[in-house]
Amino acid sequence: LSLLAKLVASALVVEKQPVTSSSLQRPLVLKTGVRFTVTVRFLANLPEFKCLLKVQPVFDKDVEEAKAVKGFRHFDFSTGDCKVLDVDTAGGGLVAEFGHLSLKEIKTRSKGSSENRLGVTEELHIMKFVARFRYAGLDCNIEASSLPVVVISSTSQAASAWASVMWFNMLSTSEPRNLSLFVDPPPLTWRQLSQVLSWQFLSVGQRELDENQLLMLRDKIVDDPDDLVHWSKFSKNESVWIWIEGILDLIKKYLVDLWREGLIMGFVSRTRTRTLLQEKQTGTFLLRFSESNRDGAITFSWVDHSSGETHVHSVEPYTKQELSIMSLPDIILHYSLRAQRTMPRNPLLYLYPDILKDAAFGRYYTISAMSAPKKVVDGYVNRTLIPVSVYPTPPPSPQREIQTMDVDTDMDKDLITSQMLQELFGDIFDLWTPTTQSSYMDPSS
Amino acid sequence: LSLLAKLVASALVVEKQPVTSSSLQRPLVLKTGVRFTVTVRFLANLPEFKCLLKVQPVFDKDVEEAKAVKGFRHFDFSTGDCKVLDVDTAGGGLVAEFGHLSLKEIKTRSKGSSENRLGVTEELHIMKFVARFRYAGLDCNIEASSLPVVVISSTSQAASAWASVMWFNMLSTSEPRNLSLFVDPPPLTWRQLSQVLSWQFLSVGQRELDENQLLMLRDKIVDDPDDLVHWSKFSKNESVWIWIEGILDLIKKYLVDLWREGLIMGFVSRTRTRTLLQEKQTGTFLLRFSESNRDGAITFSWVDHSSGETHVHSVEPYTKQELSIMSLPDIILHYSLRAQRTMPRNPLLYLYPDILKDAAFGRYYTISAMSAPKKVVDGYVNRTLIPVSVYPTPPPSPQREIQTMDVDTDMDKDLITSQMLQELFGDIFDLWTPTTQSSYMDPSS
DNA sequence: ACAGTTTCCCGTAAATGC
DNA sequence: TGCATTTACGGGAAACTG
Repeated sequence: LSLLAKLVASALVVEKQPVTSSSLQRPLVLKTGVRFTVTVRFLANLPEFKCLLKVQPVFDKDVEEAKAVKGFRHFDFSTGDCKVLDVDTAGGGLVAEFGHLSLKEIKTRSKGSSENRLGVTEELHIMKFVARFRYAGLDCNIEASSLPVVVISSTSQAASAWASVMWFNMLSTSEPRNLSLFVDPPPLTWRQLSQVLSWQFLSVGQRELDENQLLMLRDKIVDDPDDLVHWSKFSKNESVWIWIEGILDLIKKYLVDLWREGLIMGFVSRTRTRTLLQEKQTGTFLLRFSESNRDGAITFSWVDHSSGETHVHSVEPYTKQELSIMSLPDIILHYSLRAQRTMPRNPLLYLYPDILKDAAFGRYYTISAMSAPKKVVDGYVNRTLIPVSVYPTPPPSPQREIQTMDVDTDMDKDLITSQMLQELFGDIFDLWTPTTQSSYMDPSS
Repeated sequence: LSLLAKLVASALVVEKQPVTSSSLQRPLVLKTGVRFTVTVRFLANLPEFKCLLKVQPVFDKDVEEAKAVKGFRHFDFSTGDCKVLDVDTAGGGLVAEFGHLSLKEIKTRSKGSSENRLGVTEELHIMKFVARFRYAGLDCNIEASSLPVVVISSTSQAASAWASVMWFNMLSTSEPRNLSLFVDPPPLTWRQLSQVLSWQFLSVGQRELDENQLLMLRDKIVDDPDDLVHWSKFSKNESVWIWIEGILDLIKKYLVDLWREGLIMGFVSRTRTRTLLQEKQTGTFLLRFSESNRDGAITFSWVDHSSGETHVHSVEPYTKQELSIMSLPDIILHYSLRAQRTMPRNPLLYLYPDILKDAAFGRYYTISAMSAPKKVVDGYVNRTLIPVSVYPTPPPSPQREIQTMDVDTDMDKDLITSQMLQELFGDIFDLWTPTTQSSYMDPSS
């Protein structure tokens, strides 16, 4: 009897889908107060059982970790323990869809001493779905459990939570289920971790990490001769994962196309960038993710041999906020560098190793006022933004008298003025203001 | 007895404060599910009454409109009818602070036929605070009412709701309280309305509207010989108020300083702009709010006599999104116009009537890479954005062969390329790419 | 004081109702 | 079907709480 019960129990399968899907998909990460859907499927496809099974969701049923681990939080389904009968569907199987589940914390006093407590994103919980099974005189309880989930209360915790889910799943192939895993988290081999990381990029950007990108990440993450990665290195504050997560989000929001096509080398160290570029022709550039910006940012580096010496420069990384105004291809198209005493020019000509810029990015250029002005709407003069750099940085100007025109103004001397700009930058500024002021003065003067 | 009761009743005063205060302050606009605080003050400052009065909040008490007006919604305080005793405070008076009030709708079937129903932002509700008063053998109920409030369920309704509050308050000085006011809303005189409008700008931007600004608004709003403004004109869809609200928000978020100092003329018609500018010297400009953008946008118009003819141009209005990347003073400082066959120049020299640009905006310029590059951080080349216009719009180029270099690319012919840009714009493009391509080719070629 | 965690709530998008 | 209104919830920031 008990044997049969166990058999039937394993026949229940749990699938969790988020209800909405705006930002990064993070199945098995549940936010309190946010709805999600779980579908329970009865694998033994016996139509006779229809309406015989009443399934009830129970959160953290029989989880002894709940008591053993200090400060372990307690939750319950806030949409009541609404039982749902099994139903037959299109697929032909027996399923129950719990479409309005959501979690709320059950506050308990005495969270335990805060020392040695797991972070909330390291707590693993499970959802069980139990049913009473009666058939041919048999009466037993069967149940199915979800994979471990992480419960968060704020979106800002999703990245760390997802790290836990990944870590657990990498280990669970070899270990029995252990919800206290992060009390003493085992390390992962680089081989295991690199694969999960690559999958993240596949799922977000439709392209995996290539060998070189993985090598760069390996250098950043693995400092162990045995090729092991430790949980704290990966996921604790200022960790690699948070940095990678920012990049995934950056790709998802602004760079999917470029990433999918492999136009973004992305994970290249500064040193390697130099090595790669310096033997290429002037104007060769590549795209790299910022290694310091925690929120995801991207820069381009280019090589310049024109002065006789070889220089490799990188522009200050572009952030999500800036990319929301202007796409990276447009930035690349219009980027303009003002080097000392030469005309402004775009230093970006060939995407590494030698692809003509337009061949790589041409299809993503926007029709802008700069390129092909759209109709002037309502009589307005069209406009656009041009990304420029002044480089090398001019030396700080000596203290000078500011030669403001003799007009009554109450300006402070140390305020910036167009006048100052002109004096500071000389000919570059001529590009942006009338060559001679006088041509713009009141004709009557 | 009853007389005394009424007397005491009028001694209760209600004050409502929002709990948080991020976006525009809209007292008397309540969003369901959002906390707010009401302070009830007992004007008769008799310490002997301390702890004698138990005040209870009741929503829409004795409001007959609730039944009379079709589809009138019902609400209740969701934080229970938690009674709070009166307490003595620093001010010395008797007050009760209800700090955790919030509203939730009580759904009723039969909303009434949707025809002739008020919009939700036109429903006026009140909160009453009632207390049982017992003293010296006297036993009576006293109550105090709030001003009418508007209950919304989404922030997007706040602007319309605030319009109702303003309209009611302008009328209530002359009329008895009428919660069904918007069933047949009386018009307002322009004199009344203009004053409220001006106050909005005072409260958001620390400066009222001046006479000319009001005149422009009057032309836009008043089409009645009697100087009356009708509610529908003011507040219905595509209304003036929504447009003004967008501008208030624009000021609050990005233009407070400029508005406070009166540097933004803002409300000027296109015609008047032309009239004002055409008799000023070339380079004179003024700032105007977009009349078409519903979300608040600002443009500058300038005059140019340099060709012999007088031209007044306006740039495509800048939106909040763009101002979040670059401040208006910086845009004004760096704005660059590429007119036909002349060097790029900044056409903005004097703020109307004749204030040197830097005198007006100098103190708000940002130290940017363009003006005074900050230190190169982490070896990155600094960068900034320059707002440019190409004007007049060049005629559409005739169909031409695109002379791409003989490199293997799989570009479509109708994609934009740097090459095309160069052909289209000739010399302007020289400013942004190497003057001769060859100087940038691989030295070995 | 502080850091980890939760709550608050705007603003947008989607869902719902009529 | 379209419009008016509500609900959902990400994201940033404040509030909480040991």
